[in-house]
Amino acid sequence: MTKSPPRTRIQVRNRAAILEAALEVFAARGFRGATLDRIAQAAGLSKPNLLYYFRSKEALHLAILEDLLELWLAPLREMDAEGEPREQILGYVRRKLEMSRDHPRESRLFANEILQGAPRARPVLEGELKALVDEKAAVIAAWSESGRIGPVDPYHLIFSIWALTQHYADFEVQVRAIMGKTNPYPGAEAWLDHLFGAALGSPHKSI
Amino acid sequence: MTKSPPRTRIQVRNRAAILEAALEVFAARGFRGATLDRIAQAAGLSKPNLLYYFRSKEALHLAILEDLLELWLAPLREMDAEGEPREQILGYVRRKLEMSRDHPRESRLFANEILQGAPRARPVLEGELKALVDEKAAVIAAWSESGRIGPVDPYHLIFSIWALTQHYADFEVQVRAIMGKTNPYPGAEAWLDHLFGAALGSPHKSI
DNA sequence: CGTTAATTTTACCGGGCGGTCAAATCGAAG
DNA sequence: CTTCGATTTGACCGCCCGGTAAAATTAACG
Repeated sequence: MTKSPPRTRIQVRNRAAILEAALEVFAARGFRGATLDRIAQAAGLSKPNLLYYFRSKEALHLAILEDLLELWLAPLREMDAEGEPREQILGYVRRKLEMSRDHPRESRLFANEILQGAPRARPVLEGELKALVDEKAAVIAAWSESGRIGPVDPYHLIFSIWALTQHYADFEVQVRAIMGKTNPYPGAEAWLDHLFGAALGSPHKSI
Repeated sequence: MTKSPPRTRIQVRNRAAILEAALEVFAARGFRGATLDRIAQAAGLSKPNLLYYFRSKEALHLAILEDLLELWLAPLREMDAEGEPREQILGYVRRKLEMSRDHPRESRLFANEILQGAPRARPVLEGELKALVDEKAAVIAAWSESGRIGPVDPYHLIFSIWALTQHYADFEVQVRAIMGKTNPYPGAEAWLDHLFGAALGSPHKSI
C-alpha cells in the first residue's frame, strides 16, 4: 500500500508537505470536492510531482486516514481500568475535547468519511474500533455494576462523548454563527464536566 | 429564485420526485459527489428534463435546503416558555431524536452543508437560526435563574442536544459498526433522558 | 567531472459532469 | 382533429479532473 519508508531528506520533506496540504483540503471539501491540483498547489508542488509521491488520490487519502485513526483512538486507549472510574471517564472527555480543539481538521476529515458511509474506513471501524470500544465498554459496565459510578449504558455514554466533543470541531461554523467570536472551548469544558459528572452520579450524593 | 408555484399535475409530481431523489443522493454523497445524471435517474427522468424543473444543481440544492431548514427548526420552536421547564427541555430532546430517527437523510444533508463551511446556509444560520437560539436560550436562562432547573449554560445545553441527537443519524455507519444490527434508538432515548435529566438537576434532589 | 539514480516538468489523454439547444412529442381545450 | 403551450429527448459543448509518458533537470557520490 504505502511506499516503503522514505529514505532521502527530500522525500521526508515533500511527503510531510503533501500530507499537511491534503489534510487541509480534504477536511475542507471532502474527498470528491478535493482536487489533486489544489492539494499540490497547497503543498508547493506540481500535480504530477505529487503523484510521484502518492500513486493516486485514493492512496493519499488512505495514508492520511491511517495516521488519523491512531491519533483518534489514543484518548480512549488511555482510559485505565485500574484508575478511579469518575476521574477516568471525565479525563477521557477532557482529552477528547482537547483533540477536537487542537485537531479540528482531522475531526472534519473523519466526519466526512463517516458521513459518506465510511467507504474507506469501514474495515477499521468494524475491526479495531469495535474491539477497543467493546473492551472499554466492559470496563465501564463493571464500574457501574460495582456501584462505583451510577447506572449508565456504556455504549451510549461513549457515543455521547464522541458526539459532543467532535461537534465543536465538525459544526464549528454553526457554533460560531451563534456564539460569535467567543471561544467556545472554555465554556464547553466546564459544561461537559457538569453534564457527564451529573450523569455518572454525583459523588456527593453517593455518600 | 424558486420557480413560481407549480401549476400542472405533472409539475407537482415531477418536482416531488426530483426533490426526493436529490435528497437521497445529496445526503449520501455530498454536493460535489452528487451528479445530476444520478439524481435524474433516481427520479426517473433524463438530465435535461430535470434541468427543465430546476435551473441548476445549485438551485436544486437550495430548494431542498430551504424545505429542510423549516423542518429542522420546528422542534426548537415548539419549546414553550410557559410550560414546565424540565418537561419542555426533555420534550425537545425527544422530538429532536425522533427527527433524526425519521429523517436521517435530512440530517446528513444538513451535516454535509455545515461541514463544508455552510457555503449556502450561512445566512440562515447567522440570521434566523441565531435569533431563534438566542430567544430560547434566554428562556432557559430564566428558568435556571429562577431555580426551576439547576444551573446550566443554555447555549452549550442546546449544542449538546443537537450533537447527541444528530449523531445517531450522521454517524450511523459508525454506530452500526459497533452495535451491530441492534436498533440504537430505544436505548438512545432512555439514555438521553437520563443524561439531560441529571444535568438539569434531579427534581427529587431539589426538594 | 562524470555517472547514475532521484526528482521535477511539460505536454497530453480520456472520461465525466454541468449545462445548452433545437427538434420532437405530448396533452388539454375548443 | 387542430392548435398551442407544456414537456421530453438526443446530440452536443467546454471544462475540469485524475492519471500517464517521456523528457529534462537535479542531487549524490566516487
